[in-house]
Amino acid sequence: MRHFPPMNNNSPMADSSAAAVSAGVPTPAFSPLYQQIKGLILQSLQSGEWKPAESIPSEMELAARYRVSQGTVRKAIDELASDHLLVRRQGKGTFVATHAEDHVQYRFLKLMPDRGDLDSEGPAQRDIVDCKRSRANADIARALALRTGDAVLQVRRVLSFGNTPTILEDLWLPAAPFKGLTAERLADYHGPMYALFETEFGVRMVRADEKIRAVLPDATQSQLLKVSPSTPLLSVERVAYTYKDTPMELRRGFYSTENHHYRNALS
Amino acid sequence: MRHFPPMNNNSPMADSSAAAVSAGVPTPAFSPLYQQIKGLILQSLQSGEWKPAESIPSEMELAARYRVSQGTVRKAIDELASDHLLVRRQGKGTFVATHAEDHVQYRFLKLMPDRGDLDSEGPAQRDIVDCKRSRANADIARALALRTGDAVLQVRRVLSFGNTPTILEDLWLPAAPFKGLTAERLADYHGPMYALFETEFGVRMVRADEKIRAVLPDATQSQLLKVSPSTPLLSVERVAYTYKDTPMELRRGFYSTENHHYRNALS
DNA sequence: CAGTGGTCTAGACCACTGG
DNA sequence: CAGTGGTCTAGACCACTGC
Repeated sequence: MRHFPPMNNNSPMADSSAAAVSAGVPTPAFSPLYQQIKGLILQSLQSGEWKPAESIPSEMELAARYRVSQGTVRKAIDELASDHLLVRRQGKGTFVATHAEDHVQYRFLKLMPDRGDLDSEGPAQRDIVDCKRSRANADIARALALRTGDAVLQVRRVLSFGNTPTILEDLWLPAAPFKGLTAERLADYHGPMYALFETEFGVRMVRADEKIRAVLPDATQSQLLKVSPSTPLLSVERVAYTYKDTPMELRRGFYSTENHHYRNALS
Repeated sequence: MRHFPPMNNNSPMADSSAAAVSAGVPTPAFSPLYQQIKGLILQSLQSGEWKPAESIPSEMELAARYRVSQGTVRKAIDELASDHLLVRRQGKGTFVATHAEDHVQYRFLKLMPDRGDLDSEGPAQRDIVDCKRSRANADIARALALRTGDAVLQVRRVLSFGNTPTILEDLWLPAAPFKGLTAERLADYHGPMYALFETEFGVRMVRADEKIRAVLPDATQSQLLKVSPSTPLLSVERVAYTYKDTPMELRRGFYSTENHHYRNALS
């Protein structure tokens, strides 16, 4: 079970004494031990050895498993926790992060009511407008790292808060990992879509990039959101990634900002 | 120079043996040593003991000064660095972060060209349209933690990239800290405004909150940005804060998203 | 009470920078 | 080469959770 450092001279412990300058080549890149441990933990997350919401082994156990000190696995876990891949809970353990938790329900949704917060508007109402198989055009394919013409699932839905339709979203998903996803399945599920992806398809969204623009709705869009065609909307194009930076979803959202705004913290 | 922990029983070192349960009151709140050190460093930053772009004392020196181990000040500095208040540079030292650096010029500006990056469009052109003294109305006063009627500076400017006007901004600044700021001063300065605030007024912007909406421009706005009145714009309302969460600027920006988008990373 | 994560220390060695 | 931040270890003790 002992891991070995890549191609550089930074192995720890007993073997750290003599190994230094071996080949004459310039040492390629320095990768500290805790980064390697981080990689190993990441692999276990990816492979499903530890599932969302489950606890992972204690720091002591992991230290023994990887033959490093507790401090080293601690630093690895620290980084994974600040990436929101793990969640530490003092006295209880370290857990695999999940989208299926009340207090982080809307982690990727930055829309906020102008007064109060999303919870104060009651549970979001999610209406599936459409869900069909189709083929990726050039744009979709590029975003999802597929080839043009590859099978994708296309979903359209409307999110309403307090009975006011607020978000219209078009989603594209690679068909393969989401085999079996149907309109019924989606309509029957009341909760965050990313939570369903985790439990039903083992796909965990880890990070996302959004590009935001101001646009005018087309006829269909203004109808679905019940706004006039001259009401500008926020266009939010999101690519969401699983582990290893694999794109797994393209989402084009249209947000009504009559009573809401997109909130962003800069630091 | 020795600091003492707040009202709780967590002093380190020699005195950590017997101090535990003293008064019968429930221990108020636990504040680890490194957090206290962080607070002390923050104070020195605030007071101007170490100025932007300068280096702060080495970890060893700080450890001696605060009578704690190097590891403890390290953890304090780590947090300040991840808050972007300090910048660590291996082999050189730890420096006070600044907005006047090439590679972080646009740290708070999330607008990106649809192709390429901001640098590829050449230097931003900043045109001051207006700069005048006025009085805060209720909205402005609330945002800046002032009283209605307090003196404020009001600035209007246009940012152009590659000769295309792209951003129209209205700024409100509390008059007191920015005494002496004039249209000329602004027009003569070519560089990030927050850099000027640092060097000329000792005001360092540390974080900001933005609220984004889609809006239609009024006549003046469409004229200044050279877009038609039916072209939707991104409305970006920012409150920027110095140390201690003191609001120091309210900024209302109108971004043309014809060839640019607001980029945001979710994680 | 045992087990978990959280803090703190002390000391060794490594990688990087600049004179 | 000395000085800086960066890594790693080992061990002690603290705070929190749940049985």
